Amino acid sequence: MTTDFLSHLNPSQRQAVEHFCGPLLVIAGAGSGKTRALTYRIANLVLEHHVDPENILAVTFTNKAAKEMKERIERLFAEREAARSHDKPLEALPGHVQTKLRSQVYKTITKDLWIGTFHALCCRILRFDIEKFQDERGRKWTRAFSIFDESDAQSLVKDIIINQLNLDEKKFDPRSVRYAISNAKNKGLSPQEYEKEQPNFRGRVISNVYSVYQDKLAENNAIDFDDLILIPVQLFRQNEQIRAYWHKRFRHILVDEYQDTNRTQYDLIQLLVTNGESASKFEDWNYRSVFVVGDADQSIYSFRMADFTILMGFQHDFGDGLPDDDTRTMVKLQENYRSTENILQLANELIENNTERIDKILKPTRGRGESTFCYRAQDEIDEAEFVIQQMRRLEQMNADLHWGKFAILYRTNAQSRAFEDILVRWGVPYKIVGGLRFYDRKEIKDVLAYLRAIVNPADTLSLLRVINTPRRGVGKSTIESLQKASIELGIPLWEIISDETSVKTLAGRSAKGVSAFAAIIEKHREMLDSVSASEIVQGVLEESGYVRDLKAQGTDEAEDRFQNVQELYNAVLQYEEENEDDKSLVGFLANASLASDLDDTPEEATNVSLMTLHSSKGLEFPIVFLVGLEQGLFPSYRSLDDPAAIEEERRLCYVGITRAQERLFISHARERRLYGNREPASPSLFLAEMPRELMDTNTATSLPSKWTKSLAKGGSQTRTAAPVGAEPSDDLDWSVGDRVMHAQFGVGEITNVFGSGAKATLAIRFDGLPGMKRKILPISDRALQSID
DNA sequence: CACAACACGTTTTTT
DNA sequence: ACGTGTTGTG
Repeated sequence: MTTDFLSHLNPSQRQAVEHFCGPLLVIAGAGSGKTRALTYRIANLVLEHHVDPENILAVTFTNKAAKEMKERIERLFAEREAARSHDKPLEALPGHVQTKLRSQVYKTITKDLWIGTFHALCCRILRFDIEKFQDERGRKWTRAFSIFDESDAQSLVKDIIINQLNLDEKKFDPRSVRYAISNAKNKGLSPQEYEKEQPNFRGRVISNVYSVYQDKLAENNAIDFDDLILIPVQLFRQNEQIRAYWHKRFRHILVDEYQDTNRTQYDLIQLLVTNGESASKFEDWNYRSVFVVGDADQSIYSFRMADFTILMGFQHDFGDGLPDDDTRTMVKLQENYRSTENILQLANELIENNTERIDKILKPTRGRGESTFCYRAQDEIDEAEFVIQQMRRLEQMNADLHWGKFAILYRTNAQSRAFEDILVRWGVPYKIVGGLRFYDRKEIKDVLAYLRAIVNPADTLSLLRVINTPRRGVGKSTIESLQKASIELGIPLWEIISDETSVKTLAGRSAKGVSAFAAIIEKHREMLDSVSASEIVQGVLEESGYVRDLKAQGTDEAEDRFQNVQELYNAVLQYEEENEDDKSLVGFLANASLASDLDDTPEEATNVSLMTLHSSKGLEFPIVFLVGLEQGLFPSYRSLDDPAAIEEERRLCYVGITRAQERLFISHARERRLYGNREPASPSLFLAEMPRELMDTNTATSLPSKWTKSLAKGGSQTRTAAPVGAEPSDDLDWSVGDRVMHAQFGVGEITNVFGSGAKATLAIRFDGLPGMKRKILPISDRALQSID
């Protein structure tokens, strides 16, 4: 039986899955079946090595990935169980038997596996142990802690800068200060340590804001997303018993998307694995493993402190550090099951231009496929028109294609506009993936604030958010006098609000409203231990008057909000169904704070997907349009002067290309509307790095006949390309195809011209440089001369 | 205390 | 261009 299920794997996958104890780094290329490796490995640990599911910890970065992993493991076990007890494949069994098998698998195996995001897992640990923690300044929290989201954190920092420390908002922009604090936390630095690292005025001030920020969090019995990881790390460092408990518990640790870990997350994993010993000295690998899966080439989140050098350092930290061919602690999954050979070759060649990476190529397992088509558009409207014509043409030509199989990927959200307009015009159904999140909506945050205030009396921020929502006649001045009393007496705001006499003396005419509000919170707080989450939510929605108020407004917008509140109630019900053992409001709130979004509705699977390249990671589509490949847009202008940033943009491009299964279209425009005005645009550096022979284009550098032929069927909407002579060559000394001589690099040919005028840059392929490598040089480079 | 005019910034985003 | 957040007025 066991051998049978391992036969679904290729040799390297099998090597990864069968690895039992010790460290292992799995370099998993795009589309190489890494989720398969992860899930089969967990199954193998349980079935073959009889590991207790309780001893397995699997960490992911998104809830979606965690959910998918859980489902696939459950199915794996259910399939095996079906074959064993019924001698049939799972799908061949009647529905109720399948359900029974699944619930049996859940009860005996998957329920005890810890599979989740770093944040969800740490949240679980903290619900056990946070009361045993005290930070370096003696701050403490209780298990009823609130989790402040990014906007809560933002407004807290802003309040500190303006009201507490009276700093100049211009000099200390709350957003960048908040970013600095978050970065400090992600590196595991306390305010004091941060100050040591930034020994200047700005560093001192930020350290101060950071310290007051932590005071405020503690006052509110709240922590932010960064603390969710950082506090367990600090707790494990200061408390040997707690550390030893979790170290003993999680004997087999798996980490997905390891290239996305930051320093603190790495520290957490290391503490759990080695029980605090240094990683390279740790030797007690009996019945213990750490198994990390990642791909440095898909690291696209350094702007939020992800550090792919952690992945590159795994061999040194935990592994044997031997060369790739001899090592027993690294496996590369390079067979790609997703894309055609043409697409893979393009991706491989592009990423070769990066210097910081682990050598790896994606090996094709499918046919050669069709060439990638690169379209040069006049502007963003023309680009959108090209995309829709191609989609319409392909959809008509192929019976098995429907709109759900197309994706349009762009660098910035603003680019979606032109595509949305045209999709609406042609009546093509589409969905925007990502974008505004459900739990970020005002009405949802309002309701959650009620719930948080009920669970956590110290959560003053939430209390203030809804004390006058809906209107209860509690105005700014009333709130101010209540807050002032709270500060002067040194007691939480809730103590004031819930005390009738205090309210009467402080709130004057508003006293009635304040007391009514306090009564609602109090009443539901008393119900916490005896009543399920949904009942409390229902009670709050009715008695707070929130729903009544929305309905009274009678606008379309209010109706929308009401629908969303209804959705939230549904989410509570769904939570209760999925968490039979913990139907509490506390459980739901943790879940809601850490959830990015509600699940897609299934009908949307038939829509064209529009999303940023970042959102596309982990997804795949038969047909992909990679749009806006223009210098300054993609790569972004913020990365142009930083080689490391350019490499990250290149990885982003690599991610985009490797989303495509069958066909890839790339496009760029000659001019584009940006912040209201038209701006000229030049082709992206990445286009110059893509091999010509793998692409068809509508530009004169390749055969135009090919292009006209392939578009002819699509109708007359597409414009003809301007002849190449119309390049802005009149104000340039150089144009594509010119032979040049460079003092340092020798003879070469110009392959691309970026920008125009004095600040233009040239891409030159020098004959003397190995591997068709190009150099990007400023047009002002004196060492460059023309040769004919 | 509410609404309207105005200034501002604008890569990517999960938890 | 456009949405957000802050200021000013009735």
